[in-house]
Order: sequence, then C-alpha cells, then structure tokens
Amino acid sequence: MKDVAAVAGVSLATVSRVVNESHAVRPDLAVRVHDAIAVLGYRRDLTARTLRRADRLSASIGVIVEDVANPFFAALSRGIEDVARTRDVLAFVGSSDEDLHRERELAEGLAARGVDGLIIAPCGGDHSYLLRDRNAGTALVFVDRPPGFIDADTALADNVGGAADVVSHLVAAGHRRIAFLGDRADVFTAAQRLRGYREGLARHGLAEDAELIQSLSLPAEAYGATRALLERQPAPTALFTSQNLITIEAVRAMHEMGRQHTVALVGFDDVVLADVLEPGLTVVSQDPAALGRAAAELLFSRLDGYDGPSRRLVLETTLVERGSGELAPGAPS
Amino acid sequence: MKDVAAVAGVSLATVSRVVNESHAVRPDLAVRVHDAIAVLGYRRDLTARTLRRADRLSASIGVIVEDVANPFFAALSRGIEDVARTRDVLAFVGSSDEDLHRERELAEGLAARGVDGLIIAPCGGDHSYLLRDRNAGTALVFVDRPPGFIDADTALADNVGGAADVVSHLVAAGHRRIAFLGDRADVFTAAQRLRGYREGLARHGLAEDAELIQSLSLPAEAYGATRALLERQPAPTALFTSQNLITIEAVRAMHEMGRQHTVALVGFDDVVLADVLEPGLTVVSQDPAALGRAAAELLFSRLDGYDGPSRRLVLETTLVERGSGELAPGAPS
DNA sequence: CTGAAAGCGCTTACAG
DNA sequence: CTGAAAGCGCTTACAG
Repeated sequence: MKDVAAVAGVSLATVSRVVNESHAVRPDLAVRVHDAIAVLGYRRDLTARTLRRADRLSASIGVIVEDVANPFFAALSRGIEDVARTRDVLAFVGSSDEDLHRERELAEGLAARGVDGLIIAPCGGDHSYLLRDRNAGTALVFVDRPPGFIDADTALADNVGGAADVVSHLVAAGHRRIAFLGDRADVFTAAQRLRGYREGLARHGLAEDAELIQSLSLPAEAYGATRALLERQPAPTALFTSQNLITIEAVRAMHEMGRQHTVALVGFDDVVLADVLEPGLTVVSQDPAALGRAAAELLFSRLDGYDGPSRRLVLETTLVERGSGELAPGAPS
Repeated sequence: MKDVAAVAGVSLATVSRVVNESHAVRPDLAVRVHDAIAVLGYRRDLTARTLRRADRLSASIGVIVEDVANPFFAALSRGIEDVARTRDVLAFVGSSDEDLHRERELAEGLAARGVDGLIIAPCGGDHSYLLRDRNAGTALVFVDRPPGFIDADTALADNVGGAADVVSHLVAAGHRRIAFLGDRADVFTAAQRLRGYREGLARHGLAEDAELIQSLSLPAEAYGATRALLERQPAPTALFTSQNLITIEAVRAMHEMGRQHTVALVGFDDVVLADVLEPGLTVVSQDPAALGRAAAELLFSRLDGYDGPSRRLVLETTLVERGSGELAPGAPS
C-alpha cells in the first residue's frame, strides 16, 4: 500500500480510503490510485486490515463439525459456505471427531486466528469455555445440536418429532415390536431421537422393551447389533436407525441375513442410493444444507448487530416412503 | 501481551520469548509469565504474530475443491485436515463449483488472508494467475487434477490405468460393446479416464464406437444418457461410468429399467452402499483421504523448505469386484 | 477532501 | 539473558 501511495503520489490514508470506499475521494486521485494498484498488482493484506480496524472484523468464520467427511456434515458445511459466500466471508472447517477436547482446541485455534464467528456442531459437555470469546465479540451459533452450559443461537432439526413420526408410520403398517439403534445417549441428536421414539410408542400405547433399544459407541457397531437383534426370539419386526452411518450398517447386515424384505426399516437422515436398494430405504430426512444455511443466517444477523435473546430454529423433517418402512410385520421371506 | 508483561513485571519481549519458547529465559521469569498468562486468561493473537514474524507464517492453509458436499471431496478434505492437524495448522475450505472465476476469487481471498499454502483441485483452464502468490512464498499443490500453464506439485490418482483396467475387466467377462459415460472433456479426470478407456479398447483390439461415448455437462444428465444408451439397438452390454455422481445416476436408471442384472456396470470412485445393491456395484476405487494426505504432505514439505523441482504423485486405484462388473453379456433378464 | 501521525498486537534485531 | 525500540501493513481520529 505504501508503494501504491508512492506511485499514485498520494498519502497512505488516501489509498486506504479509495480501497475501502469509506470516504469520498477526489475523482482524479481515485483514478491515480486505481491505476497504481493495477500497475503494481497490489492486493490488500486483510490480516493487517483486521488488526487495525475498529470492529476487528476479518471476513472469516470457523466451522466445527463432527466429521467433514460424513455426508451429512459435508452438506451442512456447504450450506454455511453458500451463505458466507454472499458476504465474501471464508470459512475454516474442522472436525471434532465427537471429542470435546479436540473441539475446544479447534475453537481456541480459530479464535486465536481472529475469526468473526464460530458455527459449532457441538459434542456433549460443557461449552461455557466459549463465553469469554463471545464476550470478546465473537459471534456464536450452534447447529444440529444445542450447547451445554451456555445459552446461544441454535439451529436444529425436529429430532423428537421426526422420530415420533417414524414410530407412528411403523405402527400404522402394523408393527408393535420396533427396535431402536442409536448413538451414545450423550450425543444430543441420539437422545432426542430416542425420546421421540419413546413418545411415539407411548402415543400408540406400546410398552417400551429395553432389550430393543441399543445405544452404540460407534456407528460400525450397528452391523453386529442389527444381527444380534434379528437373531433374538422374538425378533423385532421393525428397526428404527437413528443416523445415516448406523442406517448403512443396518442395511448391510439385513441384506447379508436376507431379512431386508421381512423386517421393516426406517432411518433418520437420507442416504445416497436409498431409492435403488431393494426394497427402497424409507427415511426421515432432514435438509443438512438448509440447516447450515440457517445457522449461517443466525451468525451473520449477530454480526450485523442483532443483540437480542438467543434464538432457536427448528427445521421440520420429512418422511420419505420408499418401501422398507412400509413392509408389514411377518412379510413373506 | 502488554497486560501479561505488566502483571509478570517483565518486558513485552520476554513474554514473547516465553510464549514462543524461542530463547532461553530465566526460569523464575518464565514462571511469572506463565502465572500471569493463567491469571489473565491470555491468548496470543496469531494474526498479529503472523504480521510481524520474519517468515510470515500463519499456521493456516486454504483448500479449494469442486464441491465440499461431494463425498469424494469431503473425504479428500478430511485427509488434508488430518495431516494439517499434526502441525496445528487450520484449513479454510471452499467450493469452486468447477468455475474458474470462482476458483480464482477463492484463491485471491485466501491469499489476501495470508494463508501459508493452497491446495487446489483445479478447474480446467489457466492457473498461471497463481504464479505471483507462489513467488511471494505461498506453497502451492494441486490435487486430483493437474493445473494449467503452471508447473507445481501435484497428487493424482492413476486415472488412465484405472480406466484401462475397467475395460480389461469387462472384456475378460466377455464384453465387446462397452459404453463410456463421463464428465465434460475439459475436466481433467474425465479426459484421462476416457483416454484409459480408449487404451483399454485398443489393448484388446476393440474398435471405438463414438456413439457409445457420452460426455456430460452435469452428472444429473447421466440418468437420461443411460436410458438412451440402453434403448439403442444394438445396446451396449456394459457401462463404464467415470465418476461417483454419474455412477449413481446410471445405477438409478438401470434399476428403473430393470436392466441391472443384464447390463454390466463398473464405476470410477467408490460409493456408499455399493455392496448392498443387487447386484453389488463393481468399482475402481481411489482413496480420496489418501489423496488429500498426499497433497498435504507435498505442501508441508515445501513449507519445511523443500525447494526442488515439482513432484507428481500418482496413487494406484483398486478394482473392487462386487457383481455388477462381472455380469456376462446377454445375462438372463 | 487530504495528509501526517498514532497505533492494532505482536516479533526481532540491537544494545547492554 | 533482558529490555527499549522499531516496525509488519494496515485504519483512523485529528488537523488543516
């Protein structure tokens, strides 16, 4: 910028004003500045700009998800990116692997890099460590799951409602022994979907059978858990899998056992190729990109000056019937 | 840091030395500094640090892929993240949507934010605009596809070899009319896989039939293109789809037409649930996470001082037999 | 409207 | 080993 000022024959301040369009500048000077910029191929250093400007804004944000390689979070990230792009904001993206320590490390690293805001799909646990950064002006939004021990804007899917709908759907097809396969109960979405499952059972006067409820530490365990459930006597006539990776493992197990046409299955979250399976895979689908966009809108409204109470957005889910969830109990094998 | 110095009763420089562990500091002073840091909850401002340090390193990099929501690029990003994490480097991630203008905008925005390096899955076209940034010290690596008009480190899969293997595999199963569905020819991977397809045909003395080669502008067109190909007389007995999203559309079309057991199919890139389809989906699989890790290693070796000629890493592909690629021509319908 | 000067939060020669 | 001072590339009151 010093060079630009020298070439244009104006002061540093004038170059800054032209580049920022912050003050009116005499047209002929502006032209000289623009010419100098073109000649030198000058590009402003945004980090120096951030350091000096009054609002300390950096036009960058941080995104922390469980795993960016999970299609759900990949689509969610993309939703955030799409909104950020309209404001020339770039996003750091990191994976917490459901590890609070890692999540915190990421959040601190992001804050140390001066991001304007943080969108976090939080692990279970205490997120009050973020209070200091928020007080320092970092906008904070949680997505997919709410935070613990801190009140903040949050964008969620209707996990309870969606899960209850699954149960109603299966009951309508005649099922009464419906198993639930979910993540560890300390994962918010897993807990909410389990709650919805229970509400669904209660709504139809069905008793809960603890042996039909499986909370898994890792999605990979769903394969074995599904096999074990289907080998029980009496076996459940329907399965509700509470997450995309779990659904995939359950489908794999059922197909290997040749039970895909005899045991009903509904998954939470949509999955690629679900419509091509035989039978097609019925799911309660959320729109992860929309979730990401909603979270980004919440974030930017804070950065735009909204200073009211925390908001909680709940996005509806959609039941997509494709066959596996419409099988009647005791369907021919 | 000023506050820390005041509380610890030392100079700014001493605090900096303690925090950076750059110079030996008298133990009692170091203790006082650490205490002051703990008391104040101090965290260093990394952007200010970057601005002032001699090497201008920011511990952040930029990643540009076609679409972070595409499972292939999502896994690739994660591979990069895993290597970056070992060095406490955070990554910006952006999607170019196969648009050179957008890619360039992203690259410039990233460079303006002072990233130490850029890993780009480039669109077709001229990437020489990046020369200036590389000369300014930004490390530069291309992944999945090589750049145009600039020589730089690149990590690729063996697209030609993998595609030729597909043809050999199908020929071994008895096929002679093998159709190819790929992206636009200006997408490098599409062009390479087409080349491999042609080399495969030549290897087995098969003539190329232009009507069996389809270059699509969008993966979504693969659905209609597959239907059209299979309605031809004579129809191809086997399909080679050159990319995950194209494979998915082709599978969908074949299943709807009920031809999945009569027409062979091999896809480039693996796909979720491929093993559960009937028949299972045979693919040439690359390891996108490994590709990402390789690219990140290339980048960090540059940042570690490697200054030799450009390197080109080519990762092997693996043919995964699952059924669809082992169907014989004229299999019963 | 313009420029000279101060200063964002750090690191780094330079003396001592 | 330590501190005072300069300065990274910018923005922003403050005069004029």
